[in-house]
Amino acid sequence: MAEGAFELADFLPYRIAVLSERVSRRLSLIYGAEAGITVAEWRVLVHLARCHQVSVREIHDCVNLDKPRVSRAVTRLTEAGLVAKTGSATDQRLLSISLTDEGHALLGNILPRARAYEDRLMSGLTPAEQITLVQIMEKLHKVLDADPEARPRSRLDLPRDAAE
Amino acid sequence: MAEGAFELADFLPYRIAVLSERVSRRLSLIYGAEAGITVAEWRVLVHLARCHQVSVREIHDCVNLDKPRVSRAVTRLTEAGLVAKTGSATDQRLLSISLTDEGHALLGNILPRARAYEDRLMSGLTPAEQITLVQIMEKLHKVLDADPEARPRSRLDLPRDAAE
DNA sequence: CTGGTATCGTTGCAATTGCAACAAATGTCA
DNA sequence: TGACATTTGTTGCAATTGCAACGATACCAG
Repeated sequence: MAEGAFELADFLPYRIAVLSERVSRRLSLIYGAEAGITVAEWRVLVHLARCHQVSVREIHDCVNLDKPRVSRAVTRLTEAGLVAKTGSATDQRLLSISLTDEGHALLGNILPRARAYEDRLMSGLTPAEQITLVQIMEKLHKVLDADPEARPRSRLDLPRDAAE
Repeated sequence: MAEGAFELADFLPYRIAVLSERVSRRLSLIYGAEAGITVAEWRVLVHLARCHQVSVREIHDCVNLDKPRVSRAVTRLTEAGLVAKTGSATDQRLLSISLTDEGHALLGNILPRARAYEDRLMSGLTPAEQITLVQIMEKLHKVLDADPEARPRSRLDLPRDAAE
């Protein structure tokens, strides 16, 4: 009897994908309409706001984007004047990427709205549920961490707060 | 003090996206390696296993894929012999799409492994957490349902079991 | 030094995506 | 019936993606 009973809509990976797409798409209206920013560019900008001087490689394994995507995002952001690329003094291979004043200004405009959107999402949950959700997602990650076939997590996506 | 404190890794939409990508990518190893099946094709196949005779439009608003993607997925699946396209008798515009025996066979091969993978994921959670996760995701959807800027949900992704 | 290896960022390329336009078929209303 | 709007599936096209290969720089062993 288990044969035909497969319900795509109940399949956990599908459920997560659908929710993720929906949330992402809605969020992209915020930073996309504002300044033609893509997801990759958004992530790069946000990361730069935190780690002021970083290389492509740094960004690459911090924000879940492959190297070419970071490289092209940085190129576009540079052309748009939001980011500055400087060759590292000590290592000619590395780039030193940082936000320009314009980049900071743009981010200062977008970040509050992104936060507000997150709050709006969170407002549908009780504080306890908010915590539970994060814990559960972390547990799912743990399963993937134990799976050699799964792609490893980015460093920054590992849990940091918890006492180990 | 709230200014520089934006942590991408703690940002809920990002968290969901990262988890989703990781799960999807791992899952695609199952149906991808088996038969060069893409996500779109996977969803179409699974949907056909349930709704035996459907049109492109039907699939489109059931499995969260836009029309062109469904159309091309069906084309590829037809070329691969996994799916049959027949013009509807009553309405010349509609297609009647269904699984071939080959399609059934392939799915019979893949579905158990997809299920097993879902079980593996779920095994990281207690039964209570499994239920809670679904409930929380549903609540997040509800927030998006109330947001006119968000893309509406597919029909089949609406909750069905719950007493309203 | 010098040859081999690893790392960094970029580029090529084939495939996929998203959106809009499209032809064909149907429905509607005078 | 006939003009007009709607619906269905497909196609065009520009842009993005993922992966592998590449030149360039740095490291390292002998």
